[in-house]
Amino acid sequence: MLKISELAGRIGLSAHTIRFYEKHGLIEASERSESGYRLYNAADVNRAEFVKTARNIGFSLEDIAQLLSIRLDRSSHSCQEVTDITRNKLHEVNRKMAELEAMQKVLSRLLDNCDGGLENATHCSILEVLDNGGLATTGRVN
Amino acid sequence: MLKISELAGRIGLSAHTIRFYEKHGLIEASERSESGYRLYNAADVNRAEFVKTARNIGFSLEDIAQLLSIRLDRSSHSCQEVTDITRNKLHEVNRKMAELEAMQKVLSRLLDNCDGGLENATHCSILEVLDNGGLATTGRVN
DNA sequence: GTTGACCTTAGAGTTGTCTCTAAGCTTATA
DNA sequence: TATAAGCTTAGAGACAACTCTAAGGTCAAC
Ligand SMILES: [Zn+2]
Ligand SMILES: [Zn+2]
Ligand SMILES: [Zn+2]
Ligand SMILES: [Zn+2]
Repeated sequence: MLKISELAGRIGLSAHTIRFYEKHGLIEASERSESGYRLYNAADVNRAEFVKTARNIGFSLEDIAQLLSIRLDRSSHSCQEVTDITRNKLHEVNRKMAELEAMQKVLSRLLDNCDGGLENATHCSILEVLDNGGLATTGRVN
Repeated sequence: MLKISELAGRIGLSAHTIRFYEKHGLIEASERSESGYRLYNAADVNRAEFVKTARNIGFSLEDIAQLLSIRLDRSSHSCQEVTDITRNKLHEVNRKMAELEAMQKVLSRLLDNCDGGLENATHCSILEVLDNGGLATTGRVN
């Protein structure tokens, strides 16, 4: 039976975070000591590790709550439910990647066009682009 | 001279958001009507458009505040200051992209390994991975 | 028997970017 | 002149995922 900071050290989360996860139903201590300390048994530790792994992958706490409820009673849930959660997450990741890629392109082009020198910014091409509503889609750099 | 909702319609932000930006020093109305309505002149509109363009690109409001202070007095700032802000943003974007790419890979591999069928999740490979601390780095899919 | 590390709780604060509400004044239209 | 649309303010609320605080109880070591 581990105390909270032992669990924390083991899975790499702070005790604060573990209590926070408990409040949100993700982690639980199946026992308490006489003085009220949380005590985690092997199953609790496994569950906490599941949560940590899922969080590392990038699942939201709400996703994790759903995955846990499936894990708790695998036989009354389908693989499809699991893949739905996973696929939704993948789509979300893909959307964000597309956004970031667009930003990356624009930022790179802005940097290509400004020398970044110490002279004053009176004719800075980056400021000009921002003043003119963005990169022209016609006309290209280089 | 535009009123706030006219400016809002013109640049594609809500009046709420414009007031919020004003509170944070990004947009300003250089005049007020007798009754206290905000009135935006051409320079105010240009500034608001600058803000909108920068936000579209993905700059944070704090970045934009810095860019604005350079824009306000270009001759006492250097191109380098502008490229520093831009480069920092690009690095941040690159970091986030790398994180998302890692997530993308893991999620894709999880989906490759589970058929997503309607049978029950007793032996679901995704849950197994989460139970076992993540994808093994040795051993590969396919 | 006292220090100091660890535990408890409820609840507030953080970050960033809005988003909305309430209560009341102004302006335009019919 | 009545009604509706639009404007004002201060301030609250939303979201995710923590992060920390206060005020106090517990436990091991010296
Ligand atoms: Zn299956
Ligand atoms: Zn420049
Ligand atoms: Zn330059
Ligand atoms: Zn499965």
